[in-house]
Amino acid sequence: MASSLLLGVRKGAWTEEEDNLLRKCIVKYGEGKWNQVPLRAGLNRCRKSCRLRWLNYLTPNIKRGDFTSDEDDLIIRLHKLLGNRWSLIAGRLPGRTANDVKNHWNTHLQKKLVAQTQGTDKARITTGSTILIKPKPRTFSKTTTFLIENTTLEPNIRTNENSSSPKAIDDSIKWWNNLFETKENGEGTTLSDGLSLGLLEDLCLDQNIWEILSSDQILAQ
DNA sequence: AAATCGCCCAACCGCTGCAAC
DNA sequence: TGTTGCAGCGGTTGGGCGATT
Repeated sequence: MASSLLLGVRKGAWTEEEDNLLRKCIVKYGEGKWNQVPLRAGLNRCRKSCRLRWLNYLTPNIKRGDFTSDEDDLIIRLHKLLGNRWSLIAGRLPGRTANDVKNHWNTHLQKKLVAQTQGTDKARITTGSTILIKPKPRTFSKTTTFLIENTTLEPNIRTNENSSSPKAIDDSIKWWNNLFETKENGEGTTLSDGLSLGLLEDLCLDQNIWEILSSDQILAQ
């Protein structure tokens, strides 16, 4: 912080020249090592600013323009499942950034939902409270029994040699297993924590969110 | 034409988790 | 085991810009 003040790190809108410098730097050195980027690129910006600028604006394949109704629908359903996990939601929307999704939600979708709730469909919408599914582990240990024994786990899960205690890891893994595990009981099929499979299917409707949620990328985040 | 208002989005800030030492 | 630094995330802010008065 003090060094930033002393160096007079630039803030505010990025110029085209700065964008070009950052772009060249990433092309040359690749993403990552953000603390080195300002120096490498010759930019008088903090590493956070560089990272954000790249992720939200300069990354190739970023989709510009209005969100489609399909994208809106997917965001709404994922938000109902995941809550404000913008990076996870954005991960399911090719070309959209977490910031885009967050802004779009705050400026459009939230109002849309409020309007819907105040409409004739109010009773149906308000009968169920939001169920948030909060993914627990971000990393897994290579040495856990789960990874050793469960060879069918998707290959690109981030592994981590020195993660927390085996018990904590196992708890996290159980959490994921339970989430995707269905149970038969007298009242029908349910998911863990009393989450009804029927309700989840209702949330997903024609969008195959179930497949999306259980795919490797969401586990790898 | 000028002033005001409201919306939208880019950028910043603060916090958390993880890894290295 | 505690400390430090880095990366990433979500919440919030501020400025640009179009619409309205």
